[in-house]
Amino acid sequence: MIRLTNTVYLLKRLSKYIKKLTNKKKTTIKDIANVLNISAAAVSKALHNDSRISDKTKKAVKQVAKNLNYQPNHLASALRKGKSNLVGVIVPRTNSNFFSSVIQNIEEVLNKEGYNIIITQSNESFKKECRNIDTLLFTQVDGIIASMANETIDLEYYEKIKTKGIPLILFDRGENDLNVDYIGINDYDSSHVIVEHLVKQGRKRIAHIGGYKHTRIFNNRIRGYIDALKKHNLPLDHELLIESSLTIEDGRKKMSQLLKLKERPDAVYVASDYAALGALQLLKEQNIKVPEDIALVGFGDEPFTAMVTPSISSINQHSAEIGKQAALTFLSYTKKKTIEQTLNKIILDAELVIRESSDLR
Amino acid sequence: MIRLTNTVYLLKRLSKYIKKLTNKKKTTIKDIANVLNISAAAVSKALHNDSRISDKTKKAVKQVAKNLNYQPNHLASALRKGKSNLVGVIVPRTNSNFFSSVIQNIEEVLNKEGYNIIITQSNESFKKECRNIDTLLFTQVDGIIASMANETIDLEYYEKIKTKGIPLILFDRGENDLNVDYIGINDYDSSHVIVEHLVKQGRKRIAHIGGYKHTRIFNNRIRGYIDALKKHNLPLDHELLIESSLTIEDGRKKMSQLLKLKERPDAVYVASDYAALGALQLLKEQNIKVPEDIALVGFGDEPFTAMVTPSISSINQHSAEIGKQAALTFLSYTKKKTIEQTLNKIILDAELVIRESSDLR
DNA sequence: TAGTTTTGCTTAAACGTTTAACCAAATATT
DNA sequence: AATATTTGGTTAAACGTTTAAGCAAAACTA
Repeated sequence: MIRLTNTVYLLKRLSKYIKKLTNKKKTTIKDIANVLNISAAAVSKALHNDSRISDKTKKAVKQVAKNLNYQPNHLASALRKGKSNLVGVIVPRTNSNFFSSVIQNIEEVLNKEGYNIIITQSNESFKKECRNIDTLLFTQVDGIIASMANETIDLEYYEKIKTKGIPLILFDRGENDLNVDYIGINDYDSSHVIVEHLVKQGRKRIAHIGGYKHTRIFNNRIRGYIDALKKHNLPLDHELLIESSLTIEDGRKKMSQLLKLKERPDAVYVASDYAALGALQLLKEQNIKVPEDIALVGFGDEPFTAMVTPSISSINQHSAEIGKQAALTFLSYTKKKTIEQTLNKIILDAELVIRESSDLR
Repeated sequence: MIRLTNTVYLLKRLSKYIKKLTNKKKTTIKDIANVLNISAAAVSKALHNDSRISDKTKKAVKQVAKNLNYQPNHLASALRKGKSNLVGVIVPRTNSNFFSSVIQNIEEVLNKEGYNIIITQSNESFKKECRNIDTLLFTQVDGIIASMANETIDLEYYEKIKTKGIPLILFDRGENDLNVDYIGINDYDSSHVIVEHLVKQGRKRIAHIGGYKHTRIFNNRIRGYIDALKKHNLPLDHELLIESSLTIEDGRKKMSQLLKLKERPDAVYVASDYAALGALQLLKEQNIKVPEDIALVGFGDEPFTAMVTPSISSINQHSAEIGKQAALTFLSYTKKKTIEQTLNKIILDAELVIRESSDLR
């Protein structure tokens, strides 16, 4: 047993090791153990501040670790502990302010707790989403936070996640049938807020370019729209309620469809900012004044809504809060030994940002 | 030794195991070995189509693997093989069409070869970038593909990657001093193309709102701007050459600075679409006609450049090709046993997309 | 038919950690 | 002084794969 206090001796052993290391790739716990003539186990414990290791040894271990530029082998500890400290994230695309903001906040919360995230994009494709799930499970992630692709109806792959015994947290695009945690905004209420705003602006024929009914959130927006009309004693005209894929192009197409009606709408509520932008482009091309002739409201508060002319009113979805809550929900499971998930919804109130496209005054 | 052809017997053993599995979490290679009464090593080889395993056994192994819903433990194989099949990606932000498109193409190429990617964002912060590098190294990635934050000047952390012996590939925002592979567009030439276009439009006083000189790509754009002016016999007016952080807000600020000059420019070339947008907003507010009074050209071909009014001319950066080349460059190293990197640049020709903001006719 | 090669596995070690179980020495308790 | 407890470790096994080395049996060769 060498005396740890003998600095000269220690330095000798150290430099000997450092020389060796130029050939070797990576410093391991064993290298540190050899330098100090203690066991690898002791080193591991020292690095984790185990109470059964003396302060003196801890200090020495940490010093040597630093000198040898020790980086723990994450794979080994993950294998041993049965957890990877990796969380998978699945989004339709990162190229959207909403999703990238959610991701950023998930990352922020999880990094603090020692977790890293693996981001994957489904590109709104069911097949890609399935591949992503397989990939993440293969990578042994400790949990998955996901927003489903528009296409997804078959839940088999998501069920697979559940059977693996790791927590699944959904946000924005979820599905009640999976019986897991969900974080999103109140889509139903948002529609009410929008319709109310448009009614206050004196609009009588309010159209809705909505998403596909089979996606829960879009269905909720549609229901909200219908109920809000009723509430304000406006008749529901089925010509004014259109389902769309909500891309820019489809926004144009559906808008032109609305313009062909004998009785045109005087306001259009679009369930996505992208489709709203397409609609706006078409209206401008046709020299229809916005908001004077037709008022326009989008959904999502993408930055470009404030950039275009006229700027587009939209719903702020609280992406930051959604990301935080999703991460915290995941973390809540890491403290438990058995994962028992049930349908558990966190619903945030969204807020309408009024801009030029719907503001007459 | 049981006869593998004895289906009845096999089924019995299988069902016995399946029952056990309801308690256990995951199927391992050992479980399969037990069912078939062969060694775990044989199972591993069978799954990898080793030539020394009979077709009969391979078939049986794969059948049982499927029945038991076997998923290989990636951590274990990564630990054993000393590689994680994970590639780290660092970008300033995912919330930009350029970066998200690059990422998508990196992913596509690498997934085909069995690699997954971990995406991290630096948010243009040097400190966050350093943390990201540590995180990725900790996760034992097999390589890193990165685009540097604007702030980054100190290369210590990037050097750290190199000393770990894993390949580092830079794109868009790179640094010659690191002596690694780089994929980007020809910034110098792009400036020439832009100036030439503006000269053809009859402009005489062309301003440049550029990025910080210490970032190589922005420096190249500035050099290209200066040389192109010379080439067209236009004087270089130092009042017309401004460095900027290139955000929307700073674009406004620097544009208003240009408007205060006694002799205003008749064209402005902005080194980023975001800053160009800010500049455009200010010009519209001041009722300055674009392109009649002042022509405007951006950089990056972000989708919003086509969305705003007037639409903004911009440089298409070939994000897809950059992503593919970056991934392929990484893959080229996986075949070699020793990583020896040198400064190796792949420079793509960028193309100018002419839109309303600079097109008089 | 003896010797060689090929086939088809098995055994055992290794990857770098963590952790349960153990143990000697030092310290505290009675 | 005898016994109990605490301190500061050590040993060895385990996590699930992969792979080098070995070895019988089968198949070929001369």
